[in-house]
Amino acid sequence: MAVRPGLTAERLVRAGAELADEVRFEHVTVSELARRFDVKTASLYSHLKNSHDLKTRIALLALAELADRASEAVAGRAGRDALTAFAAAYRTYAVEHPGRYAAARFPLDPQTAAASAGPRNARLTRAVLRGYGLTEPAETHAVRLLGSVFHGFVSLETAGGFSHSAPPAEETWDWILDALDALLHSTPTPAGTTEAATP
Amino acid sequence: MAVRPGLTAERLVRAGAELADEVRFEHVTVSELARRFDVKTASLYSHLKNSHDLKTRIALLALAELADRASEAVAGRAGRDALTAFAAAYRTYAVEHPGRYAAARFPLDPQTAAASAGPRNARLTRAVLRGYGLTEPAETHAVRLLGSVFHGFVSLETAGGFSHSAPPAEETWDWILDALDALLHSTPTPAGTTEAATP
DNA sequence: GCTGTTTGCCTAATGGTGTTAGGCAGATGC
DNA sequence: GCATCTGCCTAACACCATTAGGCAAACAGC
Repeated sequence: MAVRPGLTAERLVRAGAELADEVRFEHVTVSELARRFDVKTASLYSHLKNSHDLKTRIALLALAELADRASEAVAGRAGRDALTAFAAAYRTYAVEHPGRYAAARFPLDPQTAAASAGPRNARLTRAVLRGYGLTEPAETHAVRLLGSVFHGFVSLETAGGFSHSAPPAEETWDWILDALDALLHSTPTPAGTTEAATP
Repeated sequence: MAVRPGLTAERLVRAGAELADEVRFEHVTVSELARRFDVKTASLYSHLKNSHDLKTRIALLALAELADRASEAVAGRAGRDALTAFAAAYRTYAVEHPGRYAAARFPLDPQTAAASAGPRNARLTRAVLRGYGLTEPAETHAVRLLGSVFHGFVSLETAGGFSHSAPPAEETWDWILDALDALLHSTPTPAGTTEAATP
């Protein structure tokens, strides 16, 4: 009959990512994807192992895109500049691509996670912190703090958590970045550490 | 045949919450719930409007439980004590009841959200901050910061984000609380505000 | 350009979940 | 003891995920 649609795993994953941005990642479905390519659902199984495989690949795509943006943001910047740019890249991506952002949180099995752009994102966070001259246990704590704050904020924001109350989310975001910058400069002593703070 | 199981919406919701803690909130299903009560799936529809209704009610239960725990934690405490206890209540709940915690993040329509324990949680956060004497735009920013950090951290932790790297999550948690306490004491000036910091 | 092989999309079938409509029997009220 | 009501059941339909096997388009070699 008609010419073959020419499906490939890559095209499917890209379309799946767009679909996620439109209908939320959790509503991405093999059937809907097939519908978009005007193809029967079963046909996708030549290119994808199953639904979980599709979601995993969308997650990998999102993680890579996020790392690309973050990498571009921090290039040539340091200290507060780098922090702000990194944070903006992160938040902008989540706002522009909520479905992909949700995908980036899809739980990956350890092997897949290790091969993903996840570690690259972690290294970028460390690079941002380099300018603050933290010593080792503290730097890891700070990496986790930044991850928590950014993810938490963006997650609450996209869930509409701030949309119906007084100061716009934007202002809080700036305030938080100020606060984090100040915090990182003051290099707090870890709790539960035996070293005396004021000998 | 046998005696009637005596289903009620409340029993179903409680069982649904337990189910969520076992199999993850997103895998809570009307069918599985029916199976647990040894009852046909269709029978649940006398007590629940639909699957979304079930999830909403589990979310409301979780929000209420969370507020109860938080409320107990902050009672009779102030300042750093209150902050630590509040944070611990939050994190403990998420670790002990991951499914319920995920449920508490289920998107509610505005009316339901307004009638939920969500606002009560927000008020409790404000109560914790009372001890730090923040002025108004800052207090709201701080409420959002705490929400972001706690949610972000717990969310990353339960996703296994910290489980395979060096310092235990516990230590980072304590470090973060130290940092937040210090931060709140230093009361940073909001960014983009026209008032001069040093006149 | 014909032929044989590969491969991509199809049909068909199965099982799971969500949901509605209507029936029958156990619990309840008098 | 009877009428009613309510709760759980059967039946049925739609949608999604997945597998098995078929057929024809694309392609390789001559």
